[in-house]
Amino acid sequence: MPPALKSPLMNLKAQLKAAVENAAFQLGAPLDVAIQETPPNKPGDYGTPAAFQLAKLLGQNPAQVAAQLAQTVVLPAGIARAVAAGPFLNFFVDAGAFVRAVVSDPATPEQGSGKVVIEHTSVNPNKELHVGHVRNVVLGDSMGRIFRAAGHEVEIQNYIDDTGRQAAESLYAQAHYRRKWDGKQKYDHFMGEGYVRLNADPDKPELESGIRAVIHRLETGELRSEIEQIVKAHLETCFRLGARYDLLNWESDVVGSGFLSQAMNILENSSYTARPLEGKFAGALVMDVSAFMPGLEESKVVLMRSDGTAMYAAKDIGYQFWKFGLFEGMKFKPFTTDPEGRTVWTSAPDGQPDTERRFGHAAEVINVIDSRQEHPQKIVKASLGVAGSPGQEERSIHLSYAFVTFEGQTISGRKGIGVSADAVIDEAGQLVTELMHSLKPEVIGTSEGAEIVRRIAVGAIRFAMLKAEPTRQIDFRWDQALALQGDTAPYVQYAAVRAGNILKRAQAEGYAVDGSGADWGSITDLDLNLAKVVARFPEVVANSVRVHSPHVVAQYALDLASAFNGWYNAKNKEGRPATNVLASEPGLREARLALVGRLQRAFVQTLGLIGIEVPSAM
RNA sequence: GCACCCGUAGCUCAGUUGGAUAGAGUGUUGGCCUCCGAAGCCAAAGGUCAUAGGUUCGAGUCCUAUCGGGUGCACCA
Repeated sequence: MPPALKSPLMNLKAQLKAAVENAAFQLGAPLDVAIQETPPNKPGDYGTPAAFQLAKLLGQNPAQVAAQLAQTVVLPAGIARAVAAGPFLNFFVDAGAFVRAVVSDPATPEQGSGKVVIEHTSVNPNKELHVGHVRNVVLGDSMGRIFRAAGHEVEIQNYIDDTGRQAAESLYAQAHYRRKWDGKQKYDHFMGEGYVRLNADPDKPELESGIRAVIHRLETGELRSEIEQIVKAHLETCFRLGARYDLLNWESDVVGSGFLSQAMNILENSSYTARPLEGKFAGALVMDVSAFMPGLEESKVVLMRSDGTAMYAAKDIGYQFWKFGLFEGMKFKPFTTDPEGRTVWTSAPDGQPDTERRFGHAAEVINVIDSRQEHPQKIVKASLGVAGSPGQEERSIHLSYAFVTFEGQTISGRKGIGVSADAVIDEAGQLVTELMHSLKPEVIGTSEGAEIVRRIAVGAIRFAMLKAEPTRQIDFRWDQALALQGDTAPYVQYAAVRAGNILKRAQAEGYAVDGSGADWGSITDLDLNLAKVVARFPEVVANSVRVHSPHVVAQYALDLASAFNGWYNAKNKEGRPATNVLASEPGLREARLALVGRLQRAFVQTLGLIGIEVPSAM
């Protein structure tokens, strides 16, 4: 028995597929057939090009085969009739039954299994986040929400490079220039100013020994609380963007927990690694990745230098191995709480061992890192193959995105080129507030108004960063990033608010919005077409998971909103509103109210997948 | 030089495992608040899907080459 979790709508397509395959088998050829929505202006609701394949196998004319299929196919419940449209075989659904099914269907995606660890953000703790980081944060956060919705256990990790040069330079600059924090400026911005000043300082080369001393002190952990203060400021920004985390992993802890040496032990047992006694790699530990990464000029990668120190890639490999549960040994403790009061954990030398195996142990690992790190990420992935774990190599995913430029320039933290994430969020809030002054002045200044502004502003930013494929290069421009009309989150939010308003008015009038009293037989094609868009939801989630990209969901949100707006404004031949819900005949009115309620839930659900909330009013 | 990503309307982008007449937004022009809110809707105009071959009944989608843009190719992090 197919599980109840599975959507009845997914079942409809699956049943059509089975029915057509059955009919094809009877006509003499087993096939794998595709079921798709028919284009507008074509007869039917769903259709299949199966007759093309079948005709080829049978040596007949596709149009004739389609006609034979239409005769032969046994229609599943909910399908009114089948017709041959030239070489295509199309199906008409029973409109009333279909809309009713959509309305009562929670549209639960198929339940995935296996824990997914997603690493994102991982911003150097030396300076505030800029717009490029925002893309990373919202990509990773949205991916987490989507996998969770698809039934996976999800753990969001944020890697803190606390022993790196960037962090050291910021700390050094603060001391060197005797900068005093006034307690009011956001701390990461304050530290970033010192960093930029240091890198513009002509005397910097002479300060090298001092910086190296700070790096050393970072490695011993004695400056950890300084870094924690910056990390907390970073989290503030990320929380504003709606991102949430389960665990912070510190580089010093990855090394301190012995992951590096354990990973190297595993790799050294492989025939792909060697310690050459002579040649240019004499004394180093090298890994031959040519079997996993064809086409390289230099197939050997140095993991441990001949002086015994680790290359960065080696630390990354150790961390990745741990994510997959190849070894244990890290200690954890609570770090802070997120806006909902949930604990964000951190690795820590003075933490508790993870006896419950609550962190790591992933079935799949997704690293959200910009495309410039493709090469090192491939090495990390290949190392799992070297370690003899081809399955984990396969499920080691680099979610690669093109870095964001700022008005055509490469963003540079060092040179201070770019815009901070905080500034973008503030500016978006300003813009939304201005618009609200003219459209909704009564809520300005109230706590509800502030929440409305926040949801719209954050929605607009997140959506702008998500709607295109991650591989697209984005040049940040204020007018595009903060647009409130067109292909934007506010457009979708507006549709959702509208749907909500219809429901409120209906309830005030005393009408049922749960489908009771509905006359499903009076449903029109306009209503059916709207319901068909809602019905796509499970496939959208599945597709997003498959391609590892939230843009699929963002595009679907636009489809939902434009379908709803088009339906809302539809006119009949006389130019009068064709779908006015409250003015519809009793029976049809209740059916449409149930449909509007379903749309409202679809908006909340879909936007929720990409971390965008529906405001109470707009 | 080698590898990877991108090339679709003036601009920014979608385009399901290859299927029906390539779709949105934006900008331009023109319409729609006596009708559940106009951050909305409708219409017009705008395309050699970079170019040339190939595979296929069928290619924006797959393969090859070329051109253009981006990125990466350290005993750096």
